[in-house]
Amino acid sequence: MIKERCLPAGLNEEEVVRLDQQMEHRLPIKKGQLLFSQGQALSAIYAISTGSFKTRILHEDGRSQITGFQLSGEMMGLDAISEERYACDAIALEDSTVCKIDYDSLANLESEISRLQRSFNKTLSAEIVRDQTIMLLLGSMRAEERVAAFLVNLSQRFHDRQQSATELVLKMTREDIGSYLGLKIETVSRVLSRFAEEGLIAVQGRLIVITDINALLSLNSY
Amino acid sequence: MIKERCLPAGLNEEEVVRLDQQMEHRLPIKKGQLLFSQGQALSAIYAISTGSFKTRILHEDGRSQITGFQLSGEMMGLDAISEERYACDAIALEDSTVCKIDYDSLANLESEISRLQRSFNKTLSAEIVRDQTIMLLLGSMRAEERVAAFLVNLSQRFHDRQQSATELVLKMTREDIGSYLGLKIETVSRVLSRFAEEGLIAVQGRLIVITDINALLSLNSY
DNA sequence: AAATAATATTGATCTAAATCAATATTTCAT
DNA sequence: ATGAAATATTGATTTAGATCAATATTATTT
Repeated sequence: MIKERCLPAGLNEEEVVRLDQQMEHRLPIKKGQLLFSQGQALSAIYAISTGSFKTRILHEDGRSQITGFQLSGEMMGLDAISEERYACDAIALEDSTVCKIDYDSLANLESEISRLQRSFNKTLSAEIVRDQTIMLLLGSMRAEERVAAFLVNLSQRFHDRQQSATELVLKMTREDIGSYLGLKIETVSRVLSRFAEEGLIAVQGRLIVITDINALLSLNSY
Repeated sequence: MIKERCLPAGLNEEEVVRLDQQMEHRLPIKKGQLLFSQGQALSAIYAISTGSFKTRILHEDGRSQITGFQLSGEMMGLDAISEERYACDAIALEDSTVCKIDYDSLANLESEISRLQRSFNKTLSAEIVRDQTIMLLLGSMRAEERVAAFLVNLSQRFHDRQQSATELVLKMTREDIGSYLGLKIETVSRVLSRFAEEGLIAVQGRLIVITDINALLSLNSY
């Protein structure tokens, strides 16, 4: 029977039984083994029965960032719901066993889950993926890369909203940007000035004009 | 009518209409105004119609960390689902308007959402809260605070699993810990040695014995 | 059990970003 | 419009943590 902590409370007996039938129990995973890997199509969510795992994001340039350590009872693969592919690698830290919860059966269980709910799941999952990307940024990028990543990301999101992707009117202060990027305000200012000197952008207070997006892109890959 | 990007795709016309009835549209929020604040009971999820926001986590010691900037069409408050209270402050960066989506109506819409699904939502949301806590750690803590936070957190989670909260048998390498905490392996090692010197812990390779949990706690508040 | 590889510790030095400090610019309130 | 407050830039200096380097310890394989 499913262990109590495999899914949070809130289920009645019948639901537990039904859910239990969707699961493969005590699937053994050897130390060092990859449970799922970044980019792989979503097939299941996992709950750890025994043992422990690490989750890791790999960056194109080879850098990697540990995004979490998971212990027994905790779930892995939630970040895959958004794009229907895993956003990280999960690697066993010791010989472990997991419950494998088939995602489609879970999501369509008794047809109770509407498409609305499913889309809500995806929104939640996308937020997890986004946060993990920022963890990668905070954990392993240098100041210039962080600021470049910030500008590129904002440019993309402005573009998605039919706003100019090159003339960014920032609504946030340098202080906010610094706090977001894990940098001090002076460093943000200096990096922006340096980018301006090098002709990548033009800075007029909160208006930033991107003049060489490729140079910014080459500074990161976010 | 609800704007297309207020919720991700995947809804049919009827669902959009139903959802639309659960929402307060174009609620105006003045620049600098707090839409919701950390600790407040969850009442609604918000989607930005126009304008932009920042989300911020406040630490007990007064430090704060920007965890994101949200633009039109993006959602805020997802992190509140887990504990039914908002995990961050949301502050308007300019005069903005939001769609307010009543959480209870959303979650109970036509009784389609089972308690199972609701509990799944909470799991997803808890992951968001956890990631944001790590963002705070990576963005604003010094090496000693990070390592202390790591040990305290692990101790708590071991305790939750009926394992010793003081004798931690680490399954991860120093390299993993370093990557997780945004530190180099040498720094992790040095901080552990320093803690040992000061009598907070005893280190024997991957066995770490916590001898002064209060001192570790006072180094952070995670 | 010995050999090899992987991990971890410790020291010396360097450097990116923080801090301290002064001034400039923008924004807001009257 | 004017003054005050908030925000931003730039320079000089310091410092926490990175890097470089050597050795020690622990795991893994033969």
